[in-house]
Amino acid sequence: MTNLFDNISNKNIDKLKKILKTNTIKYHKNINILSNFYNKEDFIALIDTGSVQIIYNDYNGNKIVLEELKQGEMFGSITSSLKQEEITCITKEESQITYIEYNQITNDEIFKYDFYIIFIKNLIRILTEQLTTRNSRIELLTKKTTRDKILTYFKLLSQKKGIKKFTLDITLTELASYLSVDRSAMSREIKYLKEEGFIELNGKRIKINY
Amino acid sequence: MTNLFDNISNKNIDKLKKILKTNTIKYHKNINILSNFYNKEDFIALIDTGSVQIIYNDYNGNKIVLEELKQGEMFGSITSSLKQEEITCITKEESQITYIEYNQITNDEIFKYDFYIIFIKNLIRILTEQLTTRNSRIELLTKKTTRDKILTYFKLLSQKKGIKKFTLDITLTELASYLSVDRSAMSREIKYLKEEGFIELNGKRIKINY
DNA sequence: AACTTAATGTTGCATTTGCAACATTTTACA
DNA sequence: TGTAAAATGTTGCAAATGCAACATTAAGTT
Repeated sequence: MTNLFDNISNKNIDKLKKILKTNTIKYHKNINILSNFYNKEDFIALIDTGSVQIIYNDYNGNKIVLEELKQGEMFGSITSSLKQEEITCITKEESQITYIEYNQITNDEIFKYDFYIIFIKNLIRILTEQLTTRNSRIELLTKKTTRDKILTYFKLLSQKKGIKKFTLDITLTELASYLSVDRSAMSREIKYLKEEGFIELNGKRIKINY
Repeated sequence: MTNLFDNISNKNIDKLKKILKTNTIKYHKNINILSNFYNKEDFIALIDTGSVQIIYNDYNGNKIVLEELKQGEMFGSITSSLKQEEITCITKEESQITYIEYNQITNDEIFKYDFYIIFIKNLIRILTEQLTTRNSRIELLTKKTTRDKILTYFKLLSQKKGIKKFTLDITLTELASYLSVDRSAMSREIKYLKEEGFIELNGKRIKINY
């Protein structure tokens, strides 16, 4: 996954941050970091350290995890509809976030520097990566049965990792939420898949046989 | 919705196209326009005239419409996973498409021109708009019941249009596919929603009462 | 206008699923 | 290390849904 400052020297990153008039804030764990950002300008948020969850709060109280973001990754009103009040961003651990106002990324001064084009290319690449992520979630969500969702999820993960035996990086509870299925119903389906020999699952270690 | 050449004069658009080494092709209706694009370089496709559907072909034969694109809009391997063989792009009518190789958008010559930054800003804006589109489809697909999907779809559309009485721009068959529900089950649910007074629907004219 | 094709409506039925309620296991952290 | 919290497993049951099969209506084409 691309980071916004990939292939830019530390010296130039500092310079870039100054030109972009960035704003860096540290947060404790489990803080709603954007409660005061509604109706503000478009922005980009960079996770310097820590991790953040972007959650959509349904009107019937469901919490849908839209994104799981780690150190080096970015999010913002330009990638999620963060201006909606139903969306909250929660730090999952102590985290440091750097904010960039979206309009600043095309300010006048910035064009003078040749690292600017690298920055822009990184930004575009991140956006396309996020589109790919969304596309594959849509692919999963359009599957009609829980069984199909699970099998496809594991297959995609296996293809990404290049092996049939690997470790899940989210909990089953989170997976159920990601696939938008009932956790207990998913648990039941996984039991059947084990019995039928499609998968072997112990804790977070999984092996797929298809 | 933003177009790639918004706010660039026709003269400069021509210049830009030359620098980007674009390639323009005309197609008849119902042509699979990308059958020969697999394993090629990343690219952007611009719809000069006509319209295109991007379809994901499931291994059980389901066709899932990923995108409906009209004149002026763009798509490409950087917004969809077009390199997968399961994805096909079909012209819905006579169409003219202009192709841009992705690497060309940062070629050396291009930086000399000041309309370049407008081009880049348009591209970024399009990508963020597409992310928003994907996000709202994910929001819909994560709803647990067909009823919730339908109600939310109509509500979002109503909010976008700013009125409670409007015309659907897709068929109900396409809507069922978009929401990934069985068409006849959706038809049944719409009947209930009518009976309960939530919606009024005649042909494509709809009025929502919630 | 006649005809073909696509879209829509309807319904019975088997299957899948969500929900609730609870037991058990694992993990986090004071 | 002990305890609270989170995650996982299990099951009965009602409700939702997909599927199939068909009738009807609308839209597109020559």
